[in-house]
Order: sequence, then structure tokens, then C-alpha cells
Amino acid sequence: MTPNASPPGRVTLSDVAKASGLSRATVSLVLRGSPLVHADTRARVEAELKRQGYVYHRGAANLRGRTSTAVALVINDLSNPFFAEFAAGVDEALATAGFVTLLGSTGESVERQQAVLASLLEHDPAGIILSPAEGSDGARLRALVGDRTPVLVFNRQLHDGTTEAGWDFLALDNQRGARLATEYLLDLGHRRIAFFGGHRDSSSCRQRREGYREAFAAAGITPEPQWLVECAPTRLEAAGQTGALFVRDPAPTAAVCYNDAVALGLMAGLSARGRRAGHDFAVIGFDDIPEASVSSPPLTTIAAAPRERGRQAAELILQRLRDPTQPPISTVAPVHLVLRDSDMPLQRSAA
Amino acid sequence: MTPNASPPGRVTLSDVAKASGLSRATVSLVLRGSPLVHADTRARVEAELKRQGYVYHRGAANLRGRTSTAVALVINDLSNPFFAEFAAGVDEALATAGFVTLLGSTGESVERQQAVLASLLEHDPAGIILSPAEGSDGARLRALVGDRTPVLVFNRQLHDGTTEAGWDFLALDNQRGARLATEYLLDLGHRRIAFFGGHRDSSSCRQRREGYREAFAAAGITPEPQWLVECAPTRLEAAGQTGALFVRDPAPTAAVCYNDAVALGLMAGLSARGRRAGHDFAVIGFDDIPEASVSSPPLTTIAAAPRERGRQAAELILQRLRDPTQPPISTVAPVHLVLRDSDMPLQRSAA
DNA sequence: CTGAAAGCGCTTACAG
DNA sequence: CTGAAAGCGCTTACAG
Repeated sequence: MTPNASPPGRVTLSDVAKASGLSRATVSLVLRGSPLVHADTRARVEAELKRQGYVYHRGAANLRGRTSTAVALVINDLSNPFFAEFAAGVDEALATAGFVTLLGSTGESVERQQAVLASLLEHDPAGIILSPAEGSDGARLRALVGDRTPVLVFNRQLHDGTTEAGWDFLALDNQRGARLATEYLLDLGHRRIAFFGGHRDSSSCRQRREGYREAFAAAGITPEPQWLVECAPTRLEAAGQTGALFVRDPAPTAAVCYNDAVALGLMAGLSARGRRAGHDFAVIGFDDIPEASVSSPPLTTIAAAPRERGRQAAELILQRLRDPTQPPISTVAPVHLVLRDSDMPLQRSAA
Repeated sequence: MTPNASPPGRVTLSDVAKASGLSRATVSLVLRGSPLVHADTRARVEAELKRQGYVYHRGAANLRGRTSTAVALVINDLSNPFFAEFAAGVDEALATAGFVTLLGSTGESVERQQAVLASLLEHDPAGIILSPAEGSDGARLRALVGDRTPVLVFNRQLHDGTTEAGWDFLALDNQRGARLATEYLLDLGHRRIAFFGGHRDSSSCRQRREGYREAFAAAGITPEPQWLVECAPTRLEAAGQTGALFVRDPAPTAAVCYNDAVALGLMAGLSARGRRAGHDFAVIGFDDIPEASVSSPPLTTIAAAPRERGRQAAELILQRLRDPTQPPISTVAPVHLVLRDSDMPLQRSAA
């Protein structure tokens, strides 16, 4: 309020204590709502707190109490809407619990991930939510993080196995998602269904392929090996690989895609060949990114509710902070089919 | 490495000092790369640091030195791709400078904004990057933040004026962007051009409308008042308001939209009326969100390069930390037209 | 080139 | 119900 040239200097507990003629201990008790303090004293202190514009210094409190009210969130990249939603969910739930989110991005680089974690660790997070960069080495991560800081691994399994390493794990039900998509297409009458996109060596791709196989097995059908086409999980790569679907006759009439980016790329690839998803070829994605609902046609897909996953991840790490001794838990988050317009029954494609 | 049941307990400077037969002061000097320390001593300390798995406690250092290596980033919502990109840029630049990002989301609520700021302030950020919630009151914010913590306001002006309040300001060149879009449509032969979407009382909307007027003025044309149609800046609202464009004859043949969300909604609204953007009506957006490049048709728009803006915001706040006394600076970030397929010359729409 | 002492802003036993 | 003292993990003068 007063126009000061020099920065005012922080108001501390001591200042407030002095001005109210009390000890710092008493003011501290007021701050944390202790019932030990007399109501009059409390009122007096609170007035003084307000008057001086006191701001609690959580860092000092944490140092003294050897606690931390921060949780580090390490993700690939916020420009991926899936992770942006996830981060929003994490931040929301952490804020509600009185924690602050320390953000770090790896850009899918294992080296940057080490650097980012090292830096975040210096800020003494109570726990870490880590969506590992592709190719992350569990042992190396563990050597860096140590065993003082609990970690929740999200989405991707670490190479040497997460659960065994004693870290919690939250995964999407990849297998069930792909099974749901495949079953739905089978119900629609399709028999020649491709699994399109993704890399065989990624754990999520393996799991989704497994769900695809499962649905075929349940239907008593054996999928042809050439219906499995690999490609990098990007729109561009997928568009470029579209041709691989039609090299042999009879070609597939439908595809379960590794993710939405791939599905969107496939739809573009189909357009380029004079075909249209939902009209003469059925396409199902995975993720339900925001674009899926506004593509043309809107994409039928498997939704993973990333924001809800974020909240769940935050809850899991908070729970771990409350009870550090309970054995590591591995959670599989549900997933569901969202029907839009990119699929259709077999008849139409035969026409 | 050793399977401990009980948590290991933090390794401190004292531990390392003791083990190397030195004082804490010396170890501290090693940590910060002081040239005062003998090379041999340094080597000895560094080996011990590694051996014990020492992790620097930046919070303790900051407390002692009365410094902070955190910057708070308060935004509306990460699920908005514009802000997600912005946040990614901020985080990237802060990380490079050795700072950590404290994340907070307001969800466009002025009350939550107060709460989030209060909470972040307790974590003692060196500075704050604030993209204010709509309707934010500058005086109220300033009362909360005080004048110890520098603030960079991004994107939206505060109600009582930012610059006067002594805070730095980074804005998009809204006016120039809208002028570029309008001029381009005029060049294409359009004369009846709507300004579609946004709320009159938001400063960015006012500025964009001003750019629109400017282009008309330069062309010596007076726009009709009914070409200004308001609506909330969401896809859904925009789709619903599409009809307002065609209530009077002759109707506009083109629209400059408040933002991409509105433009996408308008394109949907046009489709519903049997029209198609880029074919018989010209549409230009603002923001260049990722969806703009994959909509159907891809959207011609004004790009604000949000990631680059994020980096810029981080640079500005870091600069302010270096020199707290320099007068508040107000920066206007450039903006440019990205041509895609949702516009077209007038002739085609006349056909 | 290295060490002893004080202190950043808090909280936690321990007295009274 | 309130206060005096010690200490969280660091850094900063000040000596030597």
C-alpha cells in the first residue's frame, strides 16, 4: 500500500509474536489451529497476522518438520493432450489435498528424464508421479531416485519391471480396451479386422494386440498375420502405412488402431485412396483425445479418461505417503468404448 | 541398494563433512563449485558425495540465502491446448535456467485463482507468471500477492490496468492479428465480413474487434453493426449462433472469428445449414490450436505460437528477477496469418 | 585454503 | 494456556 522503493522484507512469525507480545511458539500454534490457544489470544494473533500481511513460509516449516508438501509430476510433454489432461487431473487432486505440483517434462528423452528428475529431487518432493519416457531403464531410475521418495509409475511399464522394483504402478487396461473394440467390430459382422499401428516392442502395444487376439479367439477365428501392421504412433506414419492394409486380397474391412493419432492418420490415408471411414471401412481408435470428437467423421474410440487418471494417480501417491510400508500396488484403470461415426456394420462396406 | 525396512534417513552436508574429515562450510563450497577449494579436497568431497548418495536440499539453501528457485505458473486450464503449449514453453525455459515450475490452475474462476495464488505464495516462488481468470480484479490480486513477488501478467489485461499497478505484461497482438485476417479477406474480394464470437467486455475481444474495424476503415468501408455477433468462446455456443449470421439479406460471405474454437463451431454450424467453409463461406480463426490443422477443412487462422510465448514469459520473469528495480515493461508478442483451406475468394461464394 | 559460529523461518518437546 | 531452547539443512561473513 505504501509506495516503498526498497522491497519491504518478509514478515515472519517473530514479527507477529513481538507485536502481539507473545512467543513465536504461540503464534505457530495459532497458525496451525491448535485448540491449546485461548480464544482471545487467537483473535489477537489473527488480527496481527492480517495487519502485517503475514505469509506462511511452508518451506521453513517443511524443513523443520522434515516433511514436504510438493509432489513432482514428470511427463513426456504437455503438448500431447492426453498428458495435458492427465496433468490437469493430477494438479487438481493435489491442490485439493494441499499439495503443490512440481512440473517436469522429458520430451520422451531418457537423458532429459534423468536430468529433470535430479533437479526435481533437489526440491525435496514428498513423492513422484512418473510417466516414463520410452525406453526408460528401471534400475537407472531407481539408482537416481533412491528409496526415500515413493514413485508412482503411470502408463508405461519400465524395462526391468516396475512392481518388482517396489514402485506403485497405474496402467490403462490396454488389453480389455482392444478386446472391446475388436468384439464390437465382430458383432458388427466384420471378419477381416486389422490391428493397425504401434511398435511391437512397446508394452502397451503388446497388450492391445493381446486383447485383439483374445476377441478373435473367443469368436473362434484365426486372424491373418498380414492384418497386423506396425507403424510409429503418429498421424503421418499411419497415413503413409495405409497401403499396407490393401496389398493382399481379400483386404480387411475394419481396423482396430493402436491409438487415435494412428486412427486419424488412417482415416486420412483412406481418404487419399477414395475411401471413407464409417462408410466403406470401419475404424476404431484408442485414447479419445479431444480431436477424436471433431474429426471427420468423428472417431469411435476407446476412452481412457486421462483427467480422471490424473486424479487417480494423485490419490495413489497420497495414499502411499500416508502409508509408506504397505506393499507396492499395481492398479489397472478401466477403459470404455465411445461410439461415434467412424465404424459401421459389414454390410455397408460390402455394398 | 541394501534392502532396508526403515527409510534410510537423508544424507546431509554434515554426514559428508564428517566422513571426509572436513567442515560443512568446505563441503558447501565444493557443492557450489567455489574456486577456493583445493583440487584434492574437492575430489575427496565429490567422491564422498557420490558414495553416500547425497542429494542437495535446495529448500534449505534457499531459506538460508533468502532466495527461491521456483516460479509459479497460474493458468486457466491445461486442457486448453493453447495454455498447455504455453505451460510447456514456460517449463522448458525455466528448467533451462535451473528453476522449477509450480503449477496452479484456476479453471477460469476468480475465487479459485485467489485460493491457488495464496497456496502457491506459501511455497515462496521467486516470481509468478499469471494468465488471469476472466474478470480478475487487479487490486484484489495485488493485495494478495503483495509487492515482494514480481508478477508477469500474460494475455489478458486486469480490470484496473496492469501496467499502472507495477506488474509486467505480455500480450498477444490481438489487434494486428484481427486486422491481418480482415485485410486478407478484403483482398480476396469479400465486402460483407462478420466478426464472429467472443464477449464484448473481454479486453482481447475488444482489441480484435478494433483490428477488424481498422482494416475496414483503411479500405474505406463501414461494416454493418449486425455483422458483429457475440457468443461465448466455445465451439458449441458458436455452432448455435451460426444462424445469427444469416438473419438479414444480404448476409456476410466471410467471418473473422474471435478464436479457433469459435471458428470450428461456426464451421460445424455452416455444415448443418448445408454450407461448407472454404467452399461457399470464408472462415478465419485465431490461436492456431493443434486441431486447426486437422479440421475439415483445415482452418486458416492467426497463430500466436503459444509455446514460444511461454518461453518468452519465462525469460521476462527471469529478467525481472535479475533486475527488480527496472520499470514495468509491457510487451506485445507478434502474431501471423497461417493460410489453410477454410477461406476462399469471393467469386466462389457468389457462384 | 579451511573452520567455528550465527542465522534463514519455522516446529517440537519440555517446563511451568 | 504460554515461553525458552534446540534444531531442520543449508550459507555467509569472519578468522586464521
